[in-house]
Amino acid sequence: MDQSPPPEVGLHDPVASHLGYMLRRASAVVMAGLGAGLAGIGLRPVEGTILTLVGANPGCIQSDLGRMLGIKRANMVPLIAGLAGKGLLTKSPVDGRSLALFLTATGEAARAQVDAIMAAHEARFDRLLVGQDLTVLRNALRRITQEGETAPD
Amino acid sequence: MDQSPPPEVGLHDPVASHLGYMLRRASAVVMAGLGAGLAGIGLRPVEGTILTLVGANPGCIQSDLGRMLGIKRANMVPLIAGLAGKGLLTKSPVDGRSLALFLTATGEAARAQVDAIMAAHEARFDRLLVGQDLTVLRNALRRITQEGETAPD
DNA sequence: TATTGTTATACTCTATAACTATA
DNA sequence: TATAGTTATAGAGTATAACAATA
Repeated sequence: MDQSPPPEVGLHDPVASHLGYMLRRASAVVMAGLGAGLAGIGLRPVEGTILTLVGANPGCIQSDLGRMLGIKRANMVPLIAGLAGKGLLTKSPVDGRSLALFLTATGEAARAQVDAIMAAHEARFDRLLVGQDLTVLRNALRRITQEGETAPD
Repeated sequence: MDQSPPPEVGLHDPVASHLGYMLRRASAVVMAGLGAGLAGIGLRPVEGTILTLVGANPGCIQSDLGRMLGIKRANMVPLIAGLAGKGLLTKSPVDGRSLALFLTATGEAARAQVDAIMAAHEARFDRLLVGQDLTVLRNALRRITQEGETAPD
């Protein structure tokens, strides 16, 4: 990741302390870091997450994943098709309209790599934000998210 | 904003505690709330922010705004053109290649509304996250952002 | 009737490359 | 040579509408 210092413009920035923008930029930084890590195994963050979720919930269906991730049914289709096309997971019909998802052996190996990369990524923040701060941060984020959570579909 | 409870799927979610995803979802919630507030005056969050920044820095140029907001030069063009087209700001040449930005009277009125909406939005989080938590949250977000900040162009 | 998967489509955000004019 | 603004374009991400098959 680029470690260059932030550009200094010398202007007054009245929105720098706004929570919305602080969250948006921190989120972008963290997701960029995770994306850089996962790019090493040819996956995007959302794809790595799907592998992790299918690994933890073998036989789950597309719509359930979409609901968990806040991704709409229509947008799950190319994501799942892409992972299936790479041979990382398989779809097998369960009741005629739902498709159960399972990791292939290749997919399981990829999932293990994803977990290692994500764990290493989390460890960076364990070092950056000592104990109490990290707990307060997680609790605050949880409260914010729950305050406005919306059904994805 | 939709206040419906999060959908309950009953699956195991091993990424729910990952900082990256917590940040991404909290950010989406907050920005959606701000977007809903600003939609009442026909502006998106980024447009409201630009009005606020130009109001605080009369005569600033497009590139400076882009650097402050992490938006590339090329993507600033339609943003500024849109605000100018609405009669909210004007561009006036300063040295032949740079354009100084100023709010019009209409733009100043819009900026005042934006500030009120943003302040009300911030106040929601002051209530949700009492004193110490909010300070710790801001400091944590600042450290995360600074750790990975990148030049936008 | 509601749900699942799907297709098509569109809009926003972001990114790069290339060009002109200027400092 | 570096910077400011611009154009064109491409890739993500996300949104809705509509459809067929199934529960």
